[in-house]
Amino acid sequence: MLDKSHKNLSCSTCSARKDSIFGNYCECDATDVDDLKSSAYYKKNQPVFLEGSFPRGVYCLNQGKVKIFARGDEGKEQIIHIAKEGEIIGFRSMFSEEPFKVSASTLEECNICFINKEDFLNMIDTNPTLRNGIMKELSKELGDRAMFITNMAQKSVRERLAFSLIILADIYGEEQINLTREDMANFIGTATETLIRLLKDFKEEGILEIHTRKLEITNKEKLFQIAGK
Amino acid sequence: MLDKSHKNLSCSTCSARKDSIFGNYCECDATDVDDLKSSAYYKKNQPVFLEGSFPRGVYCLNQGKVKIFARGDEGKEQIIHIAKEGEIIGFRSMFSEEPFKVSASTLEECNICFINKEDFLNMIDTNPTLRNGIMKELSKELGDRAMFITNMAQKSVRERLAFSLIILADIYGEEQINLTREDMANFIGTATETLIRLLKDFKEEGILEIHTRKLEITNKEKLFQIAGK
DNA sequence: CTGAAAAAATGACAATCGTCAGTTATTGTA
DNA sequence: TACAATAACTGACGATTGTCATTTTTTCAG
Repeated sequence: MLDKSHKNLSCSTCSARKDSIFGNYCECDATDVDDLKSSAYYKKNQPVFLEGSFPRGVYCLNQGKVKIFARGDEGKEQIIHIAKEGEIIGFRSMFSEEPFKVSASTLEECNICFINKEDFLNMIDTNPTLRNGIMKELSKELGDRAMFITNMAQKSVRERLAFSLIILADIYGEEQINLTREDMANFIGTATETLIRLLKDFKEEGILEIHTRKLEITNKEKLFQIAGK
Repeated sequence: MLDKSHKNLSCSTCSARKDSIFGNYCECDATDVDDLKSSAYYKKNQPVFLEGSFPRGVYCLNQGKVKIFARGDEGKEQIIHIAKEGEIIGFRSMFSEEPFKVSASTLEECNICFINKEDFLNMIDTNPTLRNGIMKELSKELGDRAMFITNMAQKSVRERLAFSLIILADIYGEEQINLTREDMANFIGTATETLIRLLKDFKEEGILEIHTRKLEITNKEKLFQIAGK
Protein backbone atom coordinates (compact mmCIF):
# COMPACT_ATOMS: atom_id res chain seq x y z
CA MET A 1 0.00 0.00 0.00
CA LEU A 2 2.57 2.50 1.07
CA ASP A 3 5.32 3.14 -1.35
CA LYS A 4 8.63 3.72 0.37
CA SER A 5 10.65 3.97 -2.81
CA HIS A 6 9.97 7.70 -3.22
CA LYS A 7 9.52 7.21 -6.92
CA ASN A 8 6.77 5.41 -8.67
CA LEU A 9 3.62 7.22 -7.62
CA SER A 10 1.63 8.36 -10.58
CA CYS A 11 -1.24 10.84 -10.70
CA SER A 12 -3.00 8.77 -13.32
CA THR A 13 -3.31 5.82 -10.96
CA CYS A 14 -3.64 7.92 -7.79
CA SER A 15 -6.58 6.59 -5.82
CA ALA A 16 -6.87 9.91 -4.01
CA ARG A 17 -7.17 11.87 -7.23
CA LYS A 18 -10.95 11.68 -7.46
CA ASP A 19 -11.27 13.42 -4.08
CA SER A 20 -8.77 16.12 -4.90
CA ILE A 21 -8.93 19.58 -6.38
CA PHE A 22 -6.98 18.25 -9.32
CA GLY A 23 -9.52 15.53 -9.94
CA ASN A 24 -12.44 17.93 -9.74
CA TYR A 25 -11.17 21.04 -11.41
CA CYS A 26 -8.23 20.24 -13.60
CA GLU A 27 -9.11 19.39 -17.18
CA CYS A 28 -5.44 18.94 -17.87
CA ASP A 29 -4.01 15.47 -18.25
CA ALA A 30 -2.93 13.75 -15.10
CA THR A 31 0.41 13.28 -16.77
CA ASP A 32 0.91 17.04 -16.89
CA VAL A 33 0.97 17.11 -13.13
CA ASP A 34 2.92 13.89 -13.06
CA ASP A 35 5.89 15.45 -14.77
CA LEU A 36 6.05 18.30 -12.30
CA LYS A 37 5.61 16.50 -9.02
CA SER A 38 7.95 14.48 -6.91
CA SER A 39 6.77 12.10 -4.23
CA ALA A 40 8.07 11.02 -0.87
CA TYR A 41 7.38 8.60 1.94
CA TYR A 42 6.90 10.06 5.42
CA LYS A 43 7.10 8.19 8.69
CA LYS A 44 4.57 8.74 11.48
CA ASN A 45 4.96 12.02 13.38
CA GLN A 46 7.19 13.59 10.78
CA PRO A 47 6.91 17.32 10.03
CA VAL A 48 5.75 18.32 6.55
CA PHE A 49 6.17 22.05 6.99
CA LEU A 50 6.78 24.33 9.94
CA GLU A 51 5.21 27.53 11.24
CA GLY A 52 7.43 30.48 10.46
CA SER A 53 9.11 29.02 7.39
CA PHE A 54 8.37 30.07 3.84
CA PRO A 55 6.60 27.73 1.43
CA ARG A 56 8.59 26.27 -1.45
CA GLY A 57 5.59 24.52 -2.97
CA VAL A 58 2.45 22.58 -2.19
CA TYR A 59 1.88 19.08 -0.83
CA CYS A 60 -0.70 16.67 -2.16
CA LEU A 61 -1.62 13.80 0.14
CA ASN A 62 -1.65 10.48 -1.63
CA GLN A 63 -1.95 8.30 1.43
CA GLY A 64 -2.27 8.95 5.16
CA LYS A 65 -3.44 11.74 7.44
CA VAL A 66 -1.75 14.97 8.39
CA LYS A 67 -2.53 17.34 11.25
CA ILE A 68 -2.45 21.09 10.65
CA PHE A 69 -1.85 22.96 13.87
CA ALA A 70 -0.94 26.29 15.40
CA ARG A 71 0.88 26.78 18.67
CA GLY A 72 -0.44 28.85 21.56
CA ASP A 73 1.75 31.07 23.69
CA GLU A 74 2.89 28.26 25.95
CA GLY A 75 3.66 26.08 22.97
CA LYS A 76 0.50 24.02 23.26
CA GLU A 77 -0.70 22.69 19.93
CA GLN A 78 -4.10 23.62 18.60
CA ILE A 79 -5.13 21.32 15.78
CA ILE A 80 -7.01 23.35 13.20
CA HIS A 81 -7.59 20.66 10.65
CA ILE A 82 -6.84 17.04 9.87
CA ALA A 83 -6.13 16.51 6.18
CA LYS A 84 -6.70 13.20 4.50
CA GLU A 85 -5.97 11.50 1.18
CA GLY A 86 -6.56 13.76 -1.80
CA GLU A 87 -6.14 17.05 0.01
CA ILE A 88 -3.64 19.66 -1.01
CA ILE A 89 -1.98 21.43 1.88
CA GLY A 90 0.40 24.34 2.30
CA PHE A 91 -0.83 26.60 -0.47
CA ARG A 92 -2.34 29.37 1.61
CA SER A 93 0.91 31.00 2.63
CA MET A 94 2.02 30.90 -0.99
CA PHE A 95 -0.71 33.34 -1.90
CA SER A 96 -0.44 35.49 1.18
CA GLU A 97 3.33 35.78 0.73
CA GLU A 98 3.73 35.35 4.44
CA PRO A 99 5.56 32.62 6.34
CA PHE A 100 3.40 29.67 7.43
CA LYS A 101 1.09 30.51 10.32
CA VAL A 102 0.60 26.81 11.00
CA SER A 103 2.63 23.62 11.00
CA ALA A 104 1.82 20.26 9.45
CA SER A 105 2.85 16.87 10.75
CA THR A 106 1.97 13.32 9.74
CA LEU A 107 -0.34 11.34 12.06
CA GLU A 108 0.57 8.03 10.43
CA GLU A 109 2.74 6.74 7.62
CA CYS A 110 2.12 8.85 4.53
CA ASN A 111 2.89 9.19 0.85
CA ILE A 112 2.96 12.83 -0.07
CA CYS A 113 3.60 14.43 -3.46
CA PHE A 114 5.23 17.81 -3.85
CA ILE A 115 4.72 20.43 -6.54
CA ASN A 116 7.09 23.31 -6.87
CA LYS A 117 5.85 26.82 -6.09
CA GLU A 118 6.58 28.21 -9.57
CA ASP A 119 4.96 25.27 -11.31
CA PHE A 120 1.88 25.45 -9.12
CA LEU A 121 1.45 29.21 -9.50
CA ASN A 122 1.89 28.78 -13.21
CA MET A 123 -0.87 26.18 -13.27
CA ILE A 124 -3.15 28.52 -11.35
CA ASP A 125 -2.46 31.37 -13.73
CA THR A 126 -3.09 29.40 -16.87
CA ASN A 127 -5.95 27.19 -15.72
CA PRO A 128 -9.07 29.13 -14.73
CA THR A 129 -10.95 26.00 -13.69
CA LEU A 130 -8.25 25.01 -11.26
CA ARG A 131 -8.00 28.58 -10.07
CA ASN A 132 -11.70 28.81 -9.39
CA GLY A 133 -11.49 25.52 -7.58
CA ILE A 134 -8.81 26.91 -5.32
CA MET A 135 -10.76 30.10 -4.65
CA LYS A 136 -13.81 28.04 -3.91
CA GLU A 137 -11.79 25.91 -1.54
CA LEU A 138 -10.34 28.92 0.27
CA SER A 139 -13.77 30.49 0.66
CA LYS A 140 -15.38 27.31 1.84
CA GLU A 141 -12.71 26.87 4.45
CA LEU A 142 -13.24 30.40 5.71
CA GLY A 143 -16.89 29.56 6.23
CA ASP A 144 -15.97 26.38 8.07
CA ARG A 145 -13.58 28.25 10.32
CA ALA A 146 -16.30 30.70 11.28
CA MET A 147 -18.35 27.76 12.47
CA PHE A 148 -15.35 26.25 14.21
CA ILE A 149 -14.75 29.49 16.10
CA THR A 150 -18.41 29.66 17.10
CA ASN A 151 -18.32 26.12 18.41
CA MET A 152 -15.13 26.75 20.34
CA ALA A 153 -16.54 29.88 21.91
CA GLN A 154 -20.03 28.73 22.75
CA LYS A 155 -20.10 25.00 23.29
CA SER A 156 -19.08 23.11 26.42
CA VAL A 157 -16.21 20.64 26.20
CA ARG A 158 -18.69 17.78 26.22
CA GLU A 159 -20.56 19.26 23.26
CA ARG A 160 -17.33 19.99 21.44
CA LEU A 161 -16.19 16.42 21.94
CA ALA A 162 -19.42 15.11 20.42
CA PHE A 163 -19.09 17.54 17.56
CA SER A 164 -15.45 16.69 16.96
CA LEU A 165 -16.10 12.96 17.01
CA ILE A 166 -18.60 13.42 14.20
CA ILE A 167 -16.00 15.31 12.18
CA LEU A 168 -13.33 12.72 12.97
CA ALA A 169 -15.62 9.82 12.07
CA ASP A 170 -16.12 11.52 8.73
CA ILE A 171 -12.39 11.99 8.18
CA TYR A 172 -11.54 8.43 9.15
CA GLY A 173 -14.40 6.95 7.13
CA GLU A 174 -14.33 3.17 7.27
CA GLU A 175 -11.36 3.13 9.61
CA GLN A 176 -11.63 3.67 13.34
CA ILE A 177 -10.55 7.01 14.75
CA ASN A 178 -6.90 6.66 15.66
CA LEU A 179 -5.32 9.59 17.48
CA THR A 180 -3.38 10.00 20.69
CA ARG A 181 -5.45 11.39 23.53
CA GLU A 182 -3.23 14.44 23.46
CA ASP A 183 -3.87 15.11 19.77
CA MET A 184 -7.57 14.64 20.28
CA ALA A 185 -7.55 17.02 23.23
CA ASN A 186 -5.62 19.54 21.14
CA PHE A 187 -8.22 19.26 18.42
CA ILE A 188 -11.12 19.81 20.81
CA GLY A 189 -9.34 22.47 22.77
CA THR A 190 -9.25 20.95 26.23
CA ALA A 191 -6.89 19.27 28.69
CA THR A 192 -5.92 15.66 28.00
CA GLU A 193 -7.30 14.55 31.37
CA THR A 194 -10.67 16.15 30.70
CA LEU A 195 -10.85 14.44 27.34
CA ILE A 196 -10.10 11.04 28.86
CA ARG A 197 -12.80 11.48 31.47
CA LEU A 198 -15.37 12.50 28.89
CA LEU A 199 -14.47 9.58 26.62
CA LYS A 200 -15.14 7.33 29.58
CA ASP A 201 -18.51 9.01 30.10
CA PHE A 202 -19.39 8.50 26.44
CA LYS A 203 -18.37 4.88 26.71
CA GLU A 204 -20.61 4.38 29.73
CA GLU A 205 -23.44 6.03 27.86
CA GLY A 206 -23.02 3.52 25.07
CA ILE A 207 -21.92 6.06 22.50
CA LEU A 208 -18.58 4.53 21.68
CA GLU A 209 -16.21 1.67 22.34
CA ILE A 210 -12.61 2.26 23.28
CA HIS A 211 -10.07 -0.13 21.79
CA THR A 212 -7.06 1.42 23.46
CA ARG A 213 -6.15 4.10 20.96
CA LYS A 214 -8.85 3.38 18.45
CA LEU A 215 -12.38 4.60 18.90
CA GLU A 216 -15.47 2.99 17.45
CA ILE A 217 -18.59 5.10 17.34
CA THR A 218 -21.61 2.94 18.14
CA ASN A 219 -24.31 5.57 18.48
CA LYS A 220 -23.82 8.45 16.10
CA GLU A 221 -27.37 9.64 16.58
CA LYS A 222 -26.69 10.41 20.20
CA LEU A 223 -23.54 12.27 19.26
CA PHE A 224 -25.56 14.60 17.04
CA GLN A 225 -27.95 15.10 19.91
CA ILE A 226 -25.19 16.06 22.35
CA ALA A 227 -23.34 18.20 19.81
CA GLY A 228 -26.51 20.25 19.43
CA LYS A 229 -28.18 20.34 16.04
CA MET B 1 -19.60 63.21 6.57
CA LEU B 2 -22.29 60.65 6.02
CA ASP B 3 -24.12 60.90 2.78
CA LYS B 4 -27.77 59.98 3.11
CA SER B 5 -28.69 60.78 -0.47
CA HIS B 6 -27.65 57.34 -1.70
CA LYS B 7 -26.09 58.88 -4.73
CA ASN B 8 -23.05 61.05 -4.86
CA LEU B 9 -20.31 58.81 -3.51
CA SER B 10 -17.42 58.48 -5.91
CA CYS B 11 -14.56 56.01 -5.86
CA SER B 12 -12.17 58.68 -7.07
CA THR B 13 -12.72 60.76 -3.97
CA CYS B 14 -13.32 57.80 -1.62
CA SER B 15 -11.21 58.34 1.47
CA ALA B 16 -11.34 54.62 2.21
CA ARG B 17 -9.96 53.70 -1.19
CA LYS B 18 -6.32 53.78 -0.18
CA ASP B 19 -6.97 51.09 2.46
CA SER B 20 -8.95 48.87 0.16
CA ILE B 21 -8.17 46.00 -2.15
CA PHE B 22 -9.16 48.25 -5.01
CA GLY B 23 -6.68 50.89 -3.98
CA ASN B 24 -3.88 48.40 -3.59
CA TYR B 25 -4.39 45.99 -6.43
CA CYS B 26 -6.53 47.55 -9.08
CA GLU B 27 -4.63 49.37 -11.80
CA CYS B 28 -7.91 50.21 -13.43
CA ASP B 29 -9.31 53.68 -13.14
CA ALA B 30 -11.43 54.44 -10.15
CA THR B 31 -14.10 55.56 -12.55
CA ASP B 32 -14.36 52.03 -13.94
CA VAL B 33 -15.57 50.85 -10.60
CA ASP B 34 -17.61 54.01 -10.18
CA ASP B 35 -19.81 53.16 -13.11
CA LEU B 36 -20.60 49.72 -11.77
CA LYS B 37 -21.30 50.43 -8.15
CA SER B 38 -24.27 51.85 -6.39
CA SER B 39 -24.11 53.28 -2.90
CA ALA B 40 -26.43 53.37 0.05
CA TYR B 41 -26.78 54.82 3.51
CA TYR B 42 -27.35 52.38 6.37
CA LYS B 43 -28.66 53.18 9.80
CA LYS B 44 -27.13 51.73 12.95
CA ASN B 45 -27.92 48.04 13.56
CA GLN B 46 -29.15 47.43 10.05
CA PRO B 47 -28.44 44.07 8.36
CA VAL B 48 -26.19 44.09 5.29
CA PHE B 49 -26.56 40.43 4.45
CA LEU B 50 -27.95 37.41 6.26
CA GLU B 51 -26.73 33.91 6.97
CA GLY B 52 -28.45 31.42 4.70
CA SER B 53 -29.14 33.80 1.84
CA PHE B 54 -27.26 33.82 -1.45
CA PRO B 55 -24.96 36.68 -2.37
CA ARG B 56 -26.01 39.03 -5.16
CA GLY B 57 -22.78 41.00 -5.07
CA VAL B 58 -20.13 42.47 -2.81
CA TYR B 59 -20.18 45.36 -0.37
CA CYS B 60 -17.44 47.95 -0.05
CA LEU B 61 -17.43 49.96 3.16
CA ASN B 62 -17.01 53.65 2.55
CA GLN B 63 -17.80 54.81 6.05
CA GLY B 64 -18.61 53.04 9.32
CA LYS B 65 -18.09 49.65 10.92
CA VAL B 66 -19.84 46.37 10.29
CA LYS B 67 -19.87 43.23 12.42
CA ILE B 68 -19.58 39.84 10.74
CA PHE B 69 -21.06 37.12 12.90
CA ALA B 70 -22.25 33.54 13.00
CA ARG B 71 -24.97 32.18 15.23
CA GLY B 72 -24.51 29.30 17.67
CA ASP B 73 -27.14 26.65 18.23
CA GLU B 74 -29.08 28.71 20.73
CA GLY B 75 -28.97 31.71 18.45
CA LYS B 76 -26.18 33.43 20.31
CA GLU B 77 -24.06 35.63 18.08
CA GLN B 78 -20.37 34.97 17.68
CA ILE B 79 -18.64 37.95 16.14
CA ILE B 80 -15.94 36.69 13.80
CA HIS B 81 -14.71 39.99 12.47
CA ILE B 82 -15.38 43.71 12.62
CA ALA B 83 -14.93 45.34 9.22
CA LYS B 84 -14.02 48.98 8.86
CA GLU B 85 -13.76 51.64 6.14
CA GLY B 86 -12.15 50.33 2.96
CA GLU B 87 -12.95 46.68 3.50
CA ILE B 88 -14.87 44.61 1.03
CA ILE B 89 -17.28 42.13 2.59
CA GLY B 90 -19.50 39.35 1.36
CA PHE B 91 -17.38 37.96 -1.44
CA ARG B 92 -16.46 34.61 0.12
CA SER B 93 -19.78 32.91 -0.47
CA MET B 94 -19.70 34.16 -4.04
CA PHE B 95 -16.71 31.95 -4.74
CA SER B 96 -17.83 29.01 -2.66
CA GLU B 97 -21.25 29.04 -4.34
CA GLU B 98 -22.82 28.36 -0.98
CA PRO B 99 -25.28 30.51 0.96
CA PHE B 100 -23.72 32.88 3.47
CA LYS B 101 -22.39 31.13 6.56
CA VAL B 102 -22.29 34.43 8.41
CA SER B 103 -24.37 37.57 8.71
CA ALA B 104 -23.29 41.20 8.56
CA SER B 105 -24.85 44.09 10.42
CA THR B 106 -23.87 47.75 10.83
CA LEU B 107 -22.50 48.82 14.21
CA GLU B 108 -23.01 52.51 13.46
CA GLU B 109 -24.25 54.67 10.62
CA CYS B 110 -22.59 53.56 7.40
CA ASN B 111 -22.16 54.35 3.75
CA ILE B 112 -21.76 51.17 1.81
CA CYS B 113 -21.23 50.68 -1.91
CA PHE B 114 -22.48 47.65 -3.77
CA ILE B 115 -21.04 45.91 -6.81
CA ASN B 116 -23.05 43.37 -8.70
CA LYS B 117 -21.96 39.74 -8.65
CA GLU B 118 -21.48 39.48 -12.42
CA ASP B 119 -19.54 42.72 -12.62
CA PHE B 120 -17.31 41.75 -9.73
CA LEU B 121 -16.59 38.26 -11.06
CA ASN B 122 -15.86 39.79 -14.41
CA MET B 123 -13.35 42.17 -12.84
CA ILE B 124 -11.69 39.23 -11.08
CA ASP B 125 -11.45 37.26 -14.29
CA THR B 126 -9.98 40.03 -16.36
CA ASN B 127 -7.74 41.65 -13.77
CA PRO B 128 -4.97 39.36 -12.49
CA THR B 129 -3.67 41.94 -10.04
CA LEU B 130 -7.03 42.30 -8.39
CA ARG B 131 -7.47 38.55 -8.45
CA ASN B 132 -4.17 37.96 -6.74
CA GLY B 133 -5.11 40.58 -4.19
CA ILE B 134 -8.29 38.71 -3.41
CA MET B 135 -6.50 35.38 -3.12
CA LYS B 136 -3.92 36.98 -0.89
CA GLU B 137 -6.69 38.40 1.24
CA LEU B 138 -8.48 35.06 1.54
CA SER B 139 -5.26 33.29 2.50
CA LYS B 140 -4.27 35.89 5.01
CA GLU B 141 -7.63 35.67 6.66
CA LEU B 142 -7.35 31.91 6.92
CA GLY B 143 -4.09 32.38 8.77
CA ASP B 144 -5.69 34.91 11.08
CA ARG B 145 -8.57 32.58 11.82
CA ALA B 146 -6.16 29.81 12.81
CA MET B 147 -4.75 32.17 15.41
CA PHE B 148 -8.22 33.23 16.48
CA ILE B 149 -9.21 29.60 17.03
CA THR B 150 -6.06 28.95 19.04
CA ASN B 151 -6.72 31.95 21.25
CA MET B 152 -10.33 30.93 21.80
CA ALA B 153 -9.33 27.40 22.71
CA GLN B 154 -6.34 28.06 24.92
CA LYS B 155 -6.62 31.46 26.53
CA SER B 156 -8.67 32.38 29.60
CA VAL B 157 -11.46 34.94 29.21
CA ARG B 158 -9.24 37.53 30.88
CA GLU B 159 -6.47 36.91 28.37
CA ARG B 160 -8.94 36.93 25.50
CA LEU B 161 -10.34 40.23 26.63
CA ALA B 162 -6.86 41.78 26.68
CA PHE B 163 -6.15 40.33 23.27
CA SER B 164 -9.45 41.49 21.83
CA LEU B 165 -9.04 45.01 23.20
CA ILE B 166 -5.76 45.27 21.31
CA ILE B 167 -7.49 44.22 18.11
CA LEU B 168 -10.42 46.58 18.75
CA ALA B 169 -8.11 49.49 19.52
CA ASP B 170 -6.49 48.85 16.16
CA ILE B 171 -9.82 48.75 14.35
CA TYR B 172 -11.11 51.90 16.01
CA GLY B 173 -7.83 53.77 15.53
CA GLU B 174 -8.14 57.35 16.76
CA GLU B 175 -11.69 56.82 17.95
CA GLN B 176 -12.58 55.18 21.23
CA ILE B 177 -13.89 51.65 21.16
CA ASN B 178 -17.66 51.89 20.94
CA LEU B 179 -19.58 48.63 21.23
CA THR B 180 -22.40 47.37 23.38
CA ARG B 181 -21.26 45.08 26.19
CA GLU B 182 -23.19 42.32 24.51
CA ASP B 183 -21.39 42.74 21.18
CA MET B 184 -18.06 42.87 22.96
CA ALA B 185 -18.90 39.70 24.89
CA ASN B 186 -19.94 38.03 21.65
CA PHE B 187 -16.63 38.98 20.11
CA ILE B 188 -14.61 37.61 23.01
CA GLY B 189 -16.78 34.57 23.42
CA THR B 190 -18.03 34.98 26.97
CA ALA B 191 -21.12 35.97 28.94
CA THR B 192 -22.00 39.66 29.09
CA GLU B 193 -21.81 39.63 32.89
CA THR B 194 -18.33 38.14 32.87
CA LEU B 195 -17.17 40.78 30.41
CA ILE B 196 -18.55 43.58 32.55
CA ARG B 197 -16.78 42.25 35.64
CA LEU B 198 -13.49 41.94 33.82
CA LEU B 199 -13.75 45.44 32.36
CA LYS B 200 -14.18 46.67 35.91
CA ASP B 201 -11.05 44.76 36.94
CA PHE B 202 -9.10 46.28 34.06
CA LYS B 203 -10.32 49.72 35.05
CA GLU B 204 -9.17 49.19 38.64
CA GLU B 205 -5.80 48.02 37.34
CA GLY B 206 -5.43 51.28 35.45
CA ILE B 207 -5.56 49.67 32.03
CA LEU B 208 -8.55 51.55 30.68
CA GLU B 209 -11.14 54.18 31.39
CA ILE B 210 -14.83 53.54 30.94
CA HIS B 211 -16.92 56.35 29.51
CA THR B 212 -20.22 54.52 29.60
CA ARG B 213 -20.15 52.75 26.25
CA LYS B 214 -16.84 54.08 25.06
CA LEU B 215 -13.56 52.61 26.21
CA GLU B 216 -10.27 54.43 26.35
CA ILE B 217 -7.17 52.29 26.61
CA THR B 218 -4.64 53.96 28.90
CA ASN B 219 -2.07 51.21 29.29
CA LYS B 220 -1.65 49.21 26.12
CA GLU B 221 1.63 47.76 27.33
CA LYS B 222 -0.12 45.97 30.15
CA LEU B 223 -2.72 44.62 27.76
CA PHE B 224 0.01 42.98 25.71
CA GLN B 225 1.39 41.53 28.90
CA ILE B 226 -1.94 40.01 29.94
CA ALA B 227 -2.77 38.82 26.42
CA GLY B 228 0.46 36.86 26.45
CA LYS B 229 3.01 37.79 23.80
C1' DC C 1 10.96 -11.35 25.18
C1' DT C 2 12.13 -7.70 28.27
C1' DG C 3 12.78 -3.23 30.10
C1' DA C 4 12.41 1.61 29.43
C1' DA C 5 9.79 5.26 27.73
C1' DA C 6 5.55 7.04 26.31
C1' DA C 7 0.71 7.18 26.67
C1' DA C 8 -3.54 6.47 29.16
C1' DA C 9 -6.02 6.66 33.17
C1' DT C 10 -7.47 8.08 37.95
C1' DG C 11 -8.06 11.03 42.09
C1' DA C 12 -8.22 15.31 44.65
C1' DC C 13 -8.86 20.00 44.59
C1' DA C 14 -9.48 24.85 43.40
C1' DA C 15 -10.68 28.57 40.36
C1' DT C 16 -12.79 30.29 36.51
C1' DC C 17 -16.77 31.27 34.47
C1' DG C 18 -21.77 30.87 33.34
C1' DT C 19 -26.50 31.30 35.04
C1' DC C 20 -30.24 33.43 37.27
C1' DA C 21 -32.37 37.06 39.47
C1' DG C 22 -32.58 41.56 40.46
C1' DT C 23 -31.18 46.77 40.54
C1' DT C 24 -29.46 50.97 38.52
C1' DA C 25 -28.25 53.83 34.66
C1' DT C 26 -28.71 55.43 29.97
C1' DT C 27 -30.94 56.23 25.68
C1' DG C 28 -34.22 57.55 22.54
C1' DT C 29 -38.68 59.27 21.63
C1' DA C 30 -43.39 61.08 22.11
C1' DT D 1 -39.17 66.58 29.92
C1' DA D 2 -40.79 62.33 31.16
C1' DC D 3 -41.45 57.67 30.34
C1' DA D 4 -40.57 53.32 28.40
C1' DA D 5 -37.26 50.40 26.65
C1' DT D 6 -32.76 49.01 26.49
C1' DA D 7 -28.31 48.47 28.31
C1' DA D 8 -25.19 48.25 32.16
C1' DC D 9 -24.18 46.50 36.39
C1' DT D 10 -24.19 43.65 40.90
C1' DG D 11 -24.59 39.55 43.87
C1' DA D 12 -24.96 34.71 44.92
C1' DC D 13 -24.06 30.21 43.71
C1' DG D 14 -22.71 25.96 41.56
C1' DA D 15 -20.97 23.27 37.68
C1' DT D 16 -17.44 22.68 34.54
C1' DT D 17 -12.98 22.30 33.63
C1' DG D 18 -7.87 22.84 34.40
C1' DT D 19 -3.88 21.53 37.29
C1' DC D 20 -0.93 18.54 39.72
C1' DA D 21 0.47 14.23 41.36
C1' DT D 22 0.48 9.40 40.89
C1' DT D 23 -0.57 4.78 39.01
C1' DT D 24 -1.49 1.63 35.34
C1' DT D 25 -1.20 0.26 30.66
C1' DT D 26 0.74 0.15 26.15
C1' DT D 27 4.32 0.61 22.84
C1' DC D 28 8.61 -0.10 20.92
C1' DA D 29 13.48 -0.85 20.44
C1' DG D 30 17.27 -3.82 21.51
